[in-house]
Amino acid sequence: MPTDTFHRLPDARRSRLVDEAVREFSEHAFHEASLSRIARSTRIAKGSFYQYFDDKLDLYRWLITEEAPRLKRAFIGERRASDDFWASFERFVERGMAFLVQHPRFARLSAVAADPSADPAIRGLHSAICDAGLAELRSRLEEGIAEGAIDANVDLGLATHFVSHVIGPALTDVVLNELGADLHEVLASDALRRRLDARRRKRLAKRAVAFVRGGLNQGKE
Amino acid sequence: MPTDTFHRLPDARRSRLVDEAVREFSEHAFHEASLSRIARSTRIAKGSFYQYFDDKLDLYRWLITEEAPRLKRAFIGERRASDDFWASFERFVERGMAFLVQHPRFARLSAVAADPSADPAIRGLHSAICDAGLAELRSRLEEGIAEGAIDANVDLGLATHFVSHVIGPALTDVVLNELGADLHEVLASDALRRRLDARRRKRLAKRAVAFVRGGLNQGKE
DNA sequence: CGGTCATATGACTGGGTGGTCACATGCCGA
DNA sequence: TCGGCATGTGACCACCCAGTCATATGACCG
Repeated sequence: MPTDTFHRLPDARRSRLVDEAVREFSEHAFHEASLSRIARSTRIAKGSFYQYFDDKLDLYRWLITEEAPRLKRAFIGERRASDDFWASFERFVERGMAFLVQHPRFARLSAVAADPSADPAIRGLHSAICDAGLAELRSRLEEGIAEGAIDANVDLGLATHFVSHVIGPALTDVVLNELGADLHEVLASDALRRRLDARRRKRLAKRAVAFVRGGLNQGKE
Repeated sequence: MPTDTFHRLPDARRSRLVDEAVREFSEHAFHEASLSRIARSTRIAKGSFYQYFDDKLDLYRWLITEEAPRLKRAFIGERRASDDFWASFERFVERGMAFLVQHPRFARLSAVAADPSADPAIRGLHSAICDAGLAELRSRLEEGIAEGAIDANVDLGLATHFVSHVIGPALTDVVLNELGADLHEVLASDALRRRLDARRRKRLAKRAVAFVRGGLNQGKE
């Protein structure tokens, strides 16, 4: 985790560092990513990084367990109670897509936990993040069951995995496909991203949610 | 692609090379994987690799575009015509899980195309493989529509992505979860994998297919 | 002014890599 | 037996990296 020195940094310097670190880790997997490159692009001496973080892993961990989730939570917002479950779920999914489009690098950071790694330290970190995400989704689905929106007989473990992949990576692929670009083009181009406006996002969210709703209730509604 | 020299190699030597290359590339992403390590573990001089392949990428390309698909196709088998669409799809999914359990390293190689990469050469390679896989699944779903098993009004583009993720990565996660292990433990342990017998695979395949069936037909059956 | 402390710096170390190449080995045909 | 050809080999090169550390800078305080 960052040192006090890091927190005391002038805003300009700190955010330059964060921006470039996010760029690096959103484009490269942990072991491919390079501190030297971040140092070059920020024009901050490599030695300085070790005044702010223990090592490369420490910086990475901070970004994907603290910084990215913080930004994402702030962006997505809370579920409003007293709301139809499926309508609210649809909004949730649409917000996720909006985050992907407006903060693609952070969205990518929120998603890297999905790919496995041979390094035990990285693996542990990633799987903890995945588990947390699954647990959150699971409790949301449990609410759906409690509200009668989801068939009470579903196998919740299976369901959570399926739903998570559909509204996560699958929908991301769909968005990229819709934009006619691959991930790195989207990371690089603002104009490209703006082409997925709220209307199109809502349409896609509606269909994705209809898919998982059909899958969960399998014609029993 | 491999040279003639490679094809002329004594079987023992060639398969030693293939085995260790598969191990390396199933455990590490392309840039993390190391020819030097493969050379050490096979006790084949590094120079020899360059008699068989142009470079590291050439070996990687051959493995994921030729060798892994060949093995997978042979393992999965063809769809028998004159078969109920959903029953056949279920069998298809079950075979995929069997492949995952019995050849986890090759299964992993068949799946690596999903993760993005900053390197354009790798990216092109991976996205070509993904597209081919999606096209195959899409045409299968088209058969389903033609046979009346799938609602003719589905958005085939969306549907293909969703189904592909559910029966692919999502189901893989479920299997790992079921085995109580992560990917690398499964790669390493035969005993672990045998715990997912045909009966459990069939049960999981049935549920996954029920999920996508419900998602595709959304209560219209 | 002098001194102390927080911070910035980049040359350096040790290690790993992909790829090359001059040379060694050994088979096969004349 | 000899010569040529396919093949095997590992030391070597240029490169990049994570992480260290002696030194420099400069702010603040007595």
